[in-house]
Amino acid sequence: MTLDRETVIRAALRLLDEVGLEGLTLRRIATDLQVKAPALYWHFSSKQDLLDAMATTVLTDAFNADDVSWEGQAWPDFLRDYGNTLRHALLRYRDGAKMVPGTYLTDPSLYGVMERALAVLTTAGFSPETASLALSTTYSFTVGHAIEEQGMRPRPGQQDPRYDREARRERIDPDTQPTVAALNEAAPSLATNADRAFDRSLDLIITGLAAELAPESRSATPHTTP
Amino acid sequence: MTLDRETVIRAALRLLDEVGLEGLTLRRIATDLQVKAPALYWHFSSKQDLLDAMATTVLTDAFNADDVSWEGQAWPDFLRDYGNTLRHALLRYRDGAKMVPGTYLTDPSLYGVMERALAVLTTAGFSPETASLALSTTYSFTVGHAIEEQGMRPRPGQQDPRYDREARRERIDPDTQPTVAALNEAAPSLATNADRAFDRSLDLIITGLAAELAPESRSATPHTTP
DNA sequence: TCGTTAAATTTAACGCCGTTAAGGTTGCGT
DNA sequence: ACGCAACCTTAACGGCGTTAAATTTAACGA
Repeated sequence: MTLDRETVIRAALRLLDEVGLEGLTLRRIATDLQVKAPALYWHFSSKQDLLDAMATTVLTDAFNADDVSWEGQAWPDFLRDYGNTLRHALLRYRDGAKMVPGTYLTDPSLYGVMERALAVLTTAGFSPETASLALSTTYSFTVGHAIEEQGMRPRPGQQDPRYDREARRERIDPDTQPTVAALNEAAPSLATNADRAFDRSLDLIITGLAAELAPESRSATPHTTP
Repeated sequence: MTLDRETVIRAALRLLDEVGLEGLTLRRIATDLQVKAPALYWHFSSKQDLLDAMATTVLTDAFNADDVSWEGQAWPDFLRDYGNTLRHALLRYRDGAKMVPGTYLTDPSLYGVMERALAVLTTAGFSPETASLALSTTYSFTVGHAIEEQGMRPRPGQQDPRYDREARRERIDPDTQPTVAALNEAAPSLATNADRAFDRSLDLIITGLAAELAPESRSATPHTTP
């Protein structure tokens, strides 16, 4: 049987999960496919081209799944969905969060996703500019959060020992950094409960957007505009 | 003259700016220092060790500068300062935003920075947990935003041609993606004004936090709590 | 069915990479 | 002046992405 892009991408993603981004070499991918490394150059112009395709696949898999139906949702629920879908896509493969940004996403279906997402928000009353701001804020935050998450927990199961509570305790001086130390000792710390921390952060963004939608309730907002 | 860690770090950062993260090799750094590559292993246990030290230096340079005095500020102004300081630190060197996350930050002075930042927020009335949430939300968002920014504009001056307006226009179908197309054509697009987009996103987070501080004004918040 | 042609892959090699082992060189304390 | 630690070089290893050229495989009209 002959190779094609899709087959290579799937094998590369499977291997990424095994060995991480550092261990992902063209020679290993080729070996998995029972082929020699230069054969991959028939289907991809460079390793970066393959990485771009891998990242695109990770996102299209997540956002074109059947269970995403945003159209009927209230916009805050939609935005939570959007963030969670993206986050889980980035966390699905080892080093996924580091791989996706910095790649060049080509699949036009992702523009369709963006259009549908913008439509939900503009239908809810946001201007196109604010809707775009909402998506890009959520996107950037989610990417940053997922990178941080995978830095401490490369795979869902295990944890990098440099980030467990006891290791941190040795580097924190409780006299000069009492609040940091107390947070490190707090039982179900936000740092150890990434799901909850992500949800709360997303709610901050959503609440901020809600204030833009209802400009009469400016009492507690920090805007300096007249 | 004999080498030390600081000298190597500075040379490596200068070189990073020239050649980017991909072109940053131990041999080039060593050549710049008029030394052979294995000499670096006397001062650093590995390239990753050097990258960790570089990332730590980027952050300590920014957050230990003289002009950061948070203590007297109102908390929204402080949080804007915090985000902008971090963002400019990440953008100062080419690929800085990709380098910093995923490194292991060791300098204890960064815990001091965190303590002072937490103090500003707790003094303003936030719980330690919410203060921590505010910082980590701002941190993750800023990292994600800076990565995206540098993906399109590797150096402040130039721009990756794959992301300019005309190139984008060819990939967007204005019939099926009218909102995306319109945003791409809008004159001072948020996409082309990274400074303004960053400020507005940060204001979303700040507004969201303000709502947590004044829980009586729940009218416009999207929380689903009973 | 066969020959031709294009598609797909292999073989061989290039220059570069991070890293290690072993051996020099320098300079300071005694 | 000697020893010893600090610091650097030489030489080399295995592996990397990538290219050029030769080779095999598949497709298809005569």
